[in-house]
Amino acid sequence: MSTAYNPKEAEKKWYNYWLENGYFKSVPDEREAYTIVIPPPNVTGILHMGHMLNNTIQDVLIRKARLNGYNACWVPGTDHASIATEAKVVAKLKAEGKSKYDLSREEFLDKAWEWTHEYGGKILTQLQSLGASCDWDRTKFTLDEDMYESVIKTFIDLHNKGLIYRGYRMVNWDPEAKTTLSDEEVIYQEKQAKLYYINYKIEGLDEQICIATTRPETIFGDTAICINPNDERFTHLKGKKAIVPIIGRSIPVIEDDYVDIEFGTGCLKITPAHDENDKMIGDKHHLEVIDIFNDDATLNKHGLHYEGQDRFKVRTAFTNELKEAGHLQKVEAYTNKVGLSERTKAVIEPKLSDQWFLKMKDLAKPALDAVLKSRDIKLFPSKFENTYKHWLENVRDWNISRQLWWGHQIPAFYYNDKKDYVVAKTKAEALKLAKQKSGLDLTEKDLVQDEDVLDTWFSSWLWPISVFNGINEPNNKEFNYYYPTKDLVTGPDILFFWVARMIMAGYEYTDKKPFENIYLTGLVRDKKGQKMSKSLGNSPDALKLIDQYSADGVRVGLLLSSAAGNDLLFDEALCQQGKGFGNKIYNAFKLINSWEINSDIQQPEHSKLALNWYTSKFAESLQLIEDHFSKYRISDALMASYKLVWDDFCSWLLEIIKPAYQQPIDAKTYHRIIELFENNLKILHPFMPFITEELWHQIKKRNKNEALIVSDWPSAETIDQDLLKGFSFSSEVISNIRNIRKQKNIAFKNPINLSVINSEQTDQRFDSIISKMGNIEQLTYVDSKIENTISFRVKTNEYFIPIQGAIDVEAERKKLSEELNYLEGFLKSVDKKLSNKRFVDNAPEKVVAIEQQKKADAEAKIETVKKSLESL
RNA sequence: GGGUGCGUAGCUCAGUUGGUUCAGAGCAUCUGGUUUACACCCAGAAGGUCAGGGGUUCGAAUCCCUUCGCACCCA
Repeated sequence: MSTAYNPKEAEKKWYNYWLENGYFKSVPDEREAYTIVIPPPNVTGILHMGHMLNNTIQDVLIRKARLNGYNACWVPGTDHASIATEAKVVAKLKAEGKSKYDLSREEFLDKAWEWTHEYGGKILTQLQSLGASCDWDRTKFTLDEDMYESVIKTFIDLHNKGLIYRGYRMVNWDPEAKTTLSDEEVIYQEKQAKLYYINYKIEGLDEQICIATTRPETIFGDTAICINPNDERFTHLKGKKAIVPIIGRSIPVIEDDYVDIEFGTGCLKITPAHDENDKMIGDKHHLEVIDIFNDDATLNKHGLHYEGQDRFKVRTAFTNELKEAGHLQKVEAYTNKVGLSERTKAVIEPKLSDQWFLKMKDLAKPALDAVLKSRDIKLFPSKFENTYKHWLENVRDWNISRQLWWGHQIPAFYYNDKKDYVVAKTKAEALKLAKQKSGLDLTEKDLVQDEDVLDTWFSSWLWPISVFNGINEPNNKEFNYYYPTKDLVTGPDILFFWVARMIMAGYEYTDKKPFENIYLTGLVRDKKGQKMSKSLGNSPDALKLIDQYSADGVRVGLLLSSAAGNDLLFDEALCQQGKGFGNKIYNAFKLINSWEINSDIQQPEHSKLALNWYTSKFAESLQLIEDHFSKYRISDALMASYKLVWDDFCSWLLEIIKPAYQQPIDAKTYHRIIELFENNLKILHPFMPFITEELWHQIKKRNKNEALIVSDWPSAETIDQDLLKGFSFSSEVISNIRNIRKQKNIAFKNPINLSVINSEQTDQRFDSIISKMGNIEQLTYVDSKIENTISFRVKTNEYFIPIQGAIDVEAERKKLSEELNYLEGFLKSVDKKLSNKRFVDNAPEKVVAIEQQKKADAEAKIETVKKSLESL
């Protein structure tokens, strides 16, 4: 075996081995199912740090479940990402000098599919290099035929239930992508802007009224001036009319206490078509609505001589015109927040348009109850419950339509000059319905399907159901077997628009929760605390990382500092640590493997004892690890395994049983250490699947039914507490010996003698271990202090190591005095507690007993130290 | 502006019901060590006003109030 582990070869080899033998594959059987559905990454996406973290956690959970004997099923897939994909295709067309509108819808969709097949889904292959044990035969895509059908069916159903309606609403319009965005797809950014003060003439009076606005170009759409009814400055203007400058239109002065008297001039221009609040006031006062923009945010005919020009150009030009005409009073610097499209970065234009909405209130209730009342669904960490609650209690209707082509086309068919519509799966069905509804003699030609598609989330909210075809065939065998799923692993940033909605869909369509536990990972940030993103360019290349540190190493590195829900400041050093751990495990095996076995030699006492100790230690750690897993404390589970293997197994156990250089090992010890090592591999497998499988097969040749990935999780053995206590006492003794060796420059290879006053009556079996680990030639039990020695104490036991040459009595005295000082101070604080009547009366018995024990221990130890001091 | 969360060692973070082992872990640092499985190593050490202030309690990193700082979500 070589000195260092070579992961590259092993990782490729074992992933293929797992694939070939179908270990990832799941078919329903008599075992209990353990299902995880992947949060479908964007089909256009490539693997980044967030995916790596998220999918590593899922793989850990699914591999552990597999070892625990569940029928583990991890369903992979991607979503079609309407906006992102369409943007890519549009960009590609643009590069070819074409526009989307040069193509028919069908032609465009062909291009999009072409694009998807060529570039899409790469991320799934990338997940394989991470070791993801998904059942790849189940890979789903939100535009697969059955998935498509599920979405359409759901739309029709919700429409028939009256939950989907059509509304003329203010939406976030992305003028570049020419589509509506959800609130979640808009990023607000602070921008340096200007506040323009503009005068409007009052009709019939020789007076002007001044308004402040950040958007003078919207003046073309003004339909009122609003004042606060309590504002005495403007009382005389009630019922008057104002003249819109340049345009010359006459608009009413209205009153509404929405207006903040303090802000700006206390006067507001109302542009209902282009501002949400203005729309609200407009509705209240029955104002006219004038839309001044085209779809690309150039001005339309209402913009008069600016028709066809961009909104920002018009802002400048129109301001100049106002200035020249004497309407502009002043301009002030002003910081405000501007909404930008997450995808195109274009400034969002609030726009009124026809959209489809889903009523959320009734759907939200069961979702709220499931998490907060019945606790059917658990959130890890639970701190997100507040956020979840807040959002669902203040939920707004969901705008589910998008002005795009790539996606599920809304199954609404218009007729009668678009004045009426019916909702149906096919045009034929729609025709039937339309005829019934209208009584008209229509043909298919009279029907026009809605151009828009549904929000991508409207397909992914069905994901846990639809991947098992549970919408189309609610009683199919697979769906009944795998659903509800077990865990969902995702980021808190999509708690609302994905997780909560899946829960709603779950209860609406299956009467069941879609999953039991939600594990929310943190965001991956760089060392500076910035979120890792493509746009910042601070995300390391995922595949390069794997190449450099091995998949196992990267998995460990990511998990080491990723407590659930807490952001993870990513540092490559963590991957190095992960890789180093792999190397450690490899070398542990290399050592064991190098031993020559001799069945004639007796098992040494220290080996027997140490093996028994590790068995108990393992059982104890296993319990701890299980506890961490049960609370989704994955990084703690890993750290517990890490310490067990590195510290307890390698640093203690192997060092104890290691035969002298080039000496053989007894067969009994050898066979037991192999068993124990195999158990280590089992608990490490979920975290580091590759190296563990590799070593598992190096231990001995195994057939395909004996692979580690499908072996059994170690079962709990009894923990011998006395053994653990005795060992930890002994390790303290060994530590002290090492300290003294270091202080006195006694190299480890030089044996020394040790004498002990065994006041604690410790188990003498451990002497063999102390002797081996301390390189003690002679261990003697004595009754009193030995001259010319240096001493140390563990509890009330006193140990003496003879030293050549003069003993520094002063130094020894100083050391003892310091110990005494500390102990007396400690005793004093314990005494103080115990003499406090209120403590003794109020504290639980157990706590008081502990304090009494501390007192007794301290007193005994003080006696020992005092005696030593006297004898000096 | 409204909401939520956070502040513990140089760094990243645990600390579960207020009570033992409560002030911890890993990394980094420092000291010593290598013909020996691993320098991707071994052994050891140092490092803290638990953000500041106040309160409740026999007892507070933990509960309450407040100030400061940070992050996220919503408008």
